[in-house]
Amino acid sequence: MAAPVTRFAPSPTGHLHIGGARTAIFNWLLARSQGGRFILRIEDTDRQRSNQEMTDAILSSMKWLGLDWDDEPIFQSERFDFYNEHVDRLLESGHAYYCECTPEEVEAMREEARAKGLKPKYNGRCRERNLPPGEGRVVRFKTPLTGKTVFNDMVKGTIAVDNTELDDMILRRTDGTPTYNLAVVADDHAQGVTHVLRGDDHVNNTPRQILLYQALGFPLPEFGHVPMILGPDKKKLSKRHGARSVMEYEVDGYLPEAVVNYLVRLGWSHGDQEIFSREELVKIFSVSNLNSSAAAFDPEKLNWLNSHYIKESDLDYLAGLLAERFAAEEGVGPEAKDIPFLKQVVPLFQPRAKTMVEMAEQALIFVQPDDCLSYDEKAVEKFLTPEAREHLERVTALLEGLDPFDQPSLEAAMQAYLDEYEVKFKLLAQPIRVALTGRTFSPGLFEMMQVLGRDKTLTRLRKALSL
RNA sequence: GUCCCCAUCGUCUAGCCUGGUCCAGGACACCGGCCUUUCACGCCGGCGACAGGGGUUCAAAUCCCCUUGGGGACGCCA
Repeated sequence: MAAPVTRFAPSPTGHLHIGGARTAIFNWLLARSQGGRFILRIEDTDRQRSNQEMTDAILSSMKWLGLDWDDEPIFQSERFDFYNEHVDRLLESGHAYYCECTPEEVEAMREEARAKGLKPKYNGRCRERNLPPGEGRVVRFKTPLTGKTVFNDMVKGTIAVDNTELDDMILRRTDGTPTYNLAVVADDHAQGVTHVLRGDDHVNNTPRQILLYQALGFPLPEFGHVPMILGPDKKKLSKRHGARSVMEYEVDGYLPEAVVNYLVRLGWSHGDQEIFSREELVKIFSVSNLNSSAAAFDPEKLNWLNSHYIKESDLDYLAGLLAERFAAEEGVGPEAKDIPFLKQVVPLFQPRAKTMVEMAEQALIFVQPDDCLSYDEKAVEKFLTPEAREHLERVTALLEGLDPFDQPSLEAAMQAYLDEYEVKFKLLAQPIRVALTGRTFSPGLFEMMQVLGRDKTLTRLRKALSL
């Protein structure tokens, strides 16, 4: 089999949504898994609703997801002449005709059909009138009146539609611009697209497009329609379901690896496997494992994957991301951009952060100047008791002379203290934690002390004692 | 309304094509336990589904039909 050519063809009327992202991923995977090509086409024929800003946003989301494309993206808005040549060919071959019906008249036809309990359609009034071109006239496709259009969908199997269900769609508007179905067919053919994998919402367009391919004498590509993504409530995904564009997931602290893994697993599977690296996906991806039923988006599972990738990712990567987060933070010390230091901090939070936002929030105490620490009042009241303070005083003194100031010796010193005073560590742990972080939950005490270093550790202990 | 598509634990899914190994497996979430200096992580265990009804068959989650439910489409949007 020849190497496949797939494409992703977003309309730049909004950000890249997770649904679109998943479609893009599948197309990318289909191409990359078979040494094919993956191309991008910006469907901006509707100039009113399209703009460059959105195009840039979509491309940057694609990059963030790690979906690289071949060639420069093409813009449909720059190819009107090309599409119109196709319309002219169809006109010449008798597959299309001019129609002078106004939108109002067509709407009346549809209303009439609806009233009879039929599918609302254009009734073909100008179909046989042989109208010449003229002001206010559109070009319509002469859809066959009989027969069925059948195709074998890569994910759904055989789909058949009676041609009578289709009406004579507009190919060229009164203003001379081409419509979606025509442009898609012209481009997919011209770009050599072999596999059209797209959202479910396009199944109904497929028979129309197949008819156009046939009328134009083009060979048919393979078609595949992936089900839509539903909200957690099984309803159509909408704003009230929270973040929906991949950009939002980026700002919310999700790793692209997690988003890709999650999305790919939504509607596609490989046995019981849940975790897939990009490289592995490229190796094992197959459209035959695509699911044909709609899937609900589950933020909890995304969170699980994200924390998994946070645990797995390497320190340089995470430290870099953390530095970026801190850069937007007020009142942080120079440590906030100190990558080697951050690389010591990150491991403490890898097992406890679900997102990078959480990690930045929890790790903040490491880059805040000692006097900027904010203490949880209730925690101070509850744990910095007179008795605890006595111990803290002595522990502070003990740590002053400790060398080396690392986890093993800190632990040993503490154990010695515990033995001497016959107290349980449980009694001291929370007071120390509150003194060091201002909070009641944090990573392990000794690992934190080691990362903080002697000076900061002592400063914070003393500060807490003075509260 | 008409047409198209879909239907396994709460959710994502395996199994379905090529019926028996499935009184249905995994994962997320949830619950319980263990670990433990807090919060987490981790480990162990538990709860939990073949939408309903008819067929076909010795045998159906798997094949067929109907019903119900859900989604999509029906634009001079894409």
